[in-house]
Amino acid sequence: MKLVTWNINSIRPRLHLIERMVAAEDPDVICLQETKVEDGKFPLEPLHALGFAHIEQFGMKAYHGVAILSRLPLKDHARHYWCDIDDARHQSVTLPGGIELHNVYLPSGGDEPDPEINPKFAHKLRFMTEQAGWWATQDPDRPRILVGDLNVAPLETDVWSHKQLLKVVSHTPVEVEHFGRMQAAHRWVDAVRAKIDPAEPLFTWWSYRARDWRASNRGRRLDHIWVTPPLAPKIRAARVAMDARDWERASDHAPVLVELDV
DNA sequence: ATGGTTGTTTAACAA
Repeated sequence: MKLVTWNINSIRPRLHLIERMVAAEDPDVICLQETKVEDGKFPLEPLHALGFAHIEQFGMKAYHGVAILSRLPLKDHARHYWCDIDDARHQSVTLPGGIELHNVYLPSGGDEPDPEINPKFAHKLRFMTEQAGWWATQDPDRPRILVGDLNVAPLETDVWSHKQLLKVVSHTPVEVEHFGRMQAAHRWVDAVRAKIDPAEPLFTWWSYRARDWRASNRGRRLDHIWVTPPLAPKIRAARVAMDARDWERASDHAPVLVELDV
């Protein structure tokens, strides 16, 4: 099974990107974040036409929104809510073989990395704390996958400059700590770093504001694929499809891919 | 220290 996660930064003006990625990669399952569209206005037909007969959407107007496009049948679609907020950041389905798939768009956290003065940063930390508590109650021996834009770059090699980003939201020690607790709570295995040496710099997001994103290469690894221990031996390959960052009207995030022997 | 770019929705706001 080939699975892609991609923050598409609004699905409606970027359908051509999904078409192009499907032509290049032929994935079985695509998990999207930041679809920025309410469910009634989601472009189902063009995505069905691409071969994704099974689509589960969880959107809202203008902000956030997640969706799962699949060639394989999906069961048990669930929408999950955190921090007592009625937004659209987390959905789950069950894939054939009983594999539970979670698609998450974690709050970005605003600019100021201080929960006392920045409610968005407080929300981000609380979201991870609540997730950690919930995952601790679930059985990690079940086959599960968690993907998404988690808006945290945990390793020093997940950012272009560890030193220069220590006080920048996405790489602060307090975020990395919360992120680590969420990961440890369910013994999640980082499927991408299982295949790509953690010593090697690896990014999935580059700001639109750079004149030349590739030349400056000031990236961060914000998009992740995690699996529970039963699936860890089944990771065949993992990769960031960086070339998509150069496509016309690109998202600021690149697709992240994993191939699992399931 | 500041500004740089996108999308959504229409003057900001979020990222």
